[in-house]
Amino acid sequence: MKQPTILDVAERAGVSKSLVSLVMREPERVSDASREAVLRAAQELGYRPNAVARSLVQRRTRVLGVVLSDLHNPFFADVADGIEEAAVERGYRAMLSSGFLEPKRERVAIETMLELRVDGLIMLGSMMKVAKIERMSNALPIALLGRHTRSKALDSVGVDDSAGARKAVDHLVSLGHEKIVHIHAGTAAGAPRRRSGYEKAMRRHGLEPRLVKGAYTESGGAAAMREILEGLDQPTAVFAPNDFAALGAMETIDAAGLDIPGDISLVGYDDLALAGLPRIALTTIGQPRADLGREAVHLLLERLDEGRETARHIVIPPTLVVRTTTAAPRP
Amino acid sequence: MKQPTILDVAERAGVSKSLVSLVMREPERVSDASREAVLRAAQELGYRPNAVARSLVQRRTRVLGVVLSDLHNPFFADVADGIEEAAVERGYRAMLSSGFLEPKRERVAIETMLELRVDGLIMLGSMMKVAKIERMSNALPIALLGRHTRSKALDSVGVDDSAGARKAVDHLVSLGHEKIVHIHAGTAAGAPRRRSGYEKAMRRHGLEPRLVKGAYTESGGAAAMREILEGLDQPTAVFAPNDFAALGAMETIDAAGLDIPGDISLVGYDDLALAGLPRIALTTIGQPRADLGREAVHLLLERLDEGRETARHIVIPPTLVVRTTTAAPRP
DNA sequence: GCGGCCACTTGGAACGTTCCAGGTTCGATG
DNA sequence: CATCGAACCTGGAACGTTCCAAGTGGCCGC
Repeated sequence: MKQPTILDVAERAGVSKSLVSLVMREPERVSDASREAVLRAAQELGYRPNAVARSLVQRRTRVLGVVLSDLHNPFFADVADGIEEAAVERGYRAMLSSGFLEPKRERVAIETMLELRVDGLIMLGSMMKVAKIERMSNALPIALLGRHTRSKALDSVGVDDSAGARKAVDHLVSLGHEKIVHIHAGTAAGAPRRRSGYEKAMRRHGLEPRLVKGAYTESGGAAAMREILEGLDQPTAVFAPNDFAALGAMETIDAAGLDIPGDISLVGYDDLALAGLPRIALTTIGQPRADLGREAVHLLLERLDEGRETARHIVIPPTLVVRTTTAAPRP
Repeated sequence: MKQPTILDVAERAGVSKSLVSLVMREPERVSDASREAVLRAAQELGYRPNAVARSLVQRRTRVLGVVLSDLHNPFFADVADGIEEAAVERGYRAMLSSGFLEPKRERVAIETMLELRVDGLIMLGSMMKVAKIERMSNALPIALLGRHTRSKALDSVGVDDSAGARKAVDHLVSLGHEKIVHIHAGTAAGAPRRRSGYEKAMRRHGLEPRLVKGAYTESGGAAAMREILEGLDQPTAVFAPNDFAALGAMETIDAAGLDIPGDISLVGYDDLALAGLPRIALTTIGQPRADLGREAVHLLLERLDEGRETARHIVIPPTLVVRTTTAAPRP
């Protein structure tokens, strides 16, 4: 049951522990005979280096912590995938911690990561105040993902939500829409930029922005859509703050007996996998999700392995994905 | 930049390192005066216990490793959530590692977990041979999730796929269906049991099982459905091996201009979130996913904290979720 | 006023590595 | 044939904790 240590291997191979250590790390620097003896002994004993002890003396764990609010959100899952992939590629591991409805649980999760001495931290969809995060960043490098900041201490990688909203509006306008409502998600992550991008794009086209308050959820989108349908001046197109909200809106429109895109065109945001299902086929704004994760890892490693000291902020442009929920308005 | 250690705190508080350690672990055993002095010093220095050092001396990390094949699969995401929740509740942390298309990457991930000396391992959707897994289990307790085994060394928690299939068949038969085809997913995890459960249930109703080979994917379901529609004796109901396959079948049926459930009733398996979307509304077999995760954690902790030595295998019964893709067949 | 007990505190060993300064061996070199 | 350097190897210190045996006082009871 007890796992063999480097000393057991050294004894069996008839060499010093230091040599065993060297074989494990830089085998080419050891003579053939010793290397083979050590390797054989290790094999026979089932020796496995103890990363805990190694971390203690090296004072680095080669683990990157990732705290994210919700694994169910496929957006985060994709990003997490990119993170994991990039980390492994560079000789690091990713440790995920998820599921924060309340900020308190998030704080605990972060604290735990810090106690475990992860080498860097990626925060995904966090609502925590930037100042608070900055305070932690003297202990380790932190990258904010999917969130914008001008922080001098924190790195960030985000998508240009404003540009995404513009692409949605441009698409609808090019189809001939003029009455375009935006369901906005208040102050949720990214929502203000999507909203202001929408407003700016509308004005640029000489159109009047029309806003309805909703949320990033199916039910939030459904409720907002109900409000829109109860209004007087019916729009010909709706731009939802994300795909979930668009889905909710879609249900409400269906339930009202209206046709998409015949009566109302609908645009989402995020390009979740389900947006591509034939029965949904939602026109939406796509984001290179795995790339976001990879970029975040690279930002961290630039600090860790290359010694960068100043903050970097990366912005990735989103793309328009046209499916069948948008068409020219009825004449 | 350098983090303070227990010695820094001890010096500042004017006590020994042992006392600081004690305050961190069992504050009630220390005099009020000392406790406060230590706590204040720790606070002022921003001291945070080093879990790496602690793990080394205690020879346990209080980390549970979770290797899963795919985070995108919402099933795994739900299970992972249950795992994380149960772990935190019991003073452990979960470390996720995901994304294995190839067995090789899975092996590396597991090896990494072992080097990090996680206290227990949960394997989710792994295709690795049981004998191989058993060989690792003398190093640490392992729980297999979503997979059945009679192993004497490994714990497992799974759903009763056979019973799930039976519920699907019973439901369809009670609606009046007799020509019920099952798309089976070959030897993929759980698939053989779903298939044999289907076969047994059919025979019990005096009906002839009818099988078509498919897969656990959308495209696999779509292809199988095409094969079914090209056949001579059209069924009135189709039981897919999972929701993704059902979705694929649904697309094929839609494309053929047939109505669900008018022409064909359709039952999925898994009850993914998307099965509940109004536009999909798939009748399916639901599994208490988060519970699966929680159970796996409990199994591990029974060994870790309560000293259980013999294997336990838990089977959780699934439930039928009726939506709108099933109805009585046309007379 | 002394023994004993209790509450509290302490120093050193241990955990399993890596790192580093220095040691050994051996063949080549002048 | 002494010296040198290269190639290879070694022992001890360090990493930051926990654990444990043992120490220190103060107070109580007789």
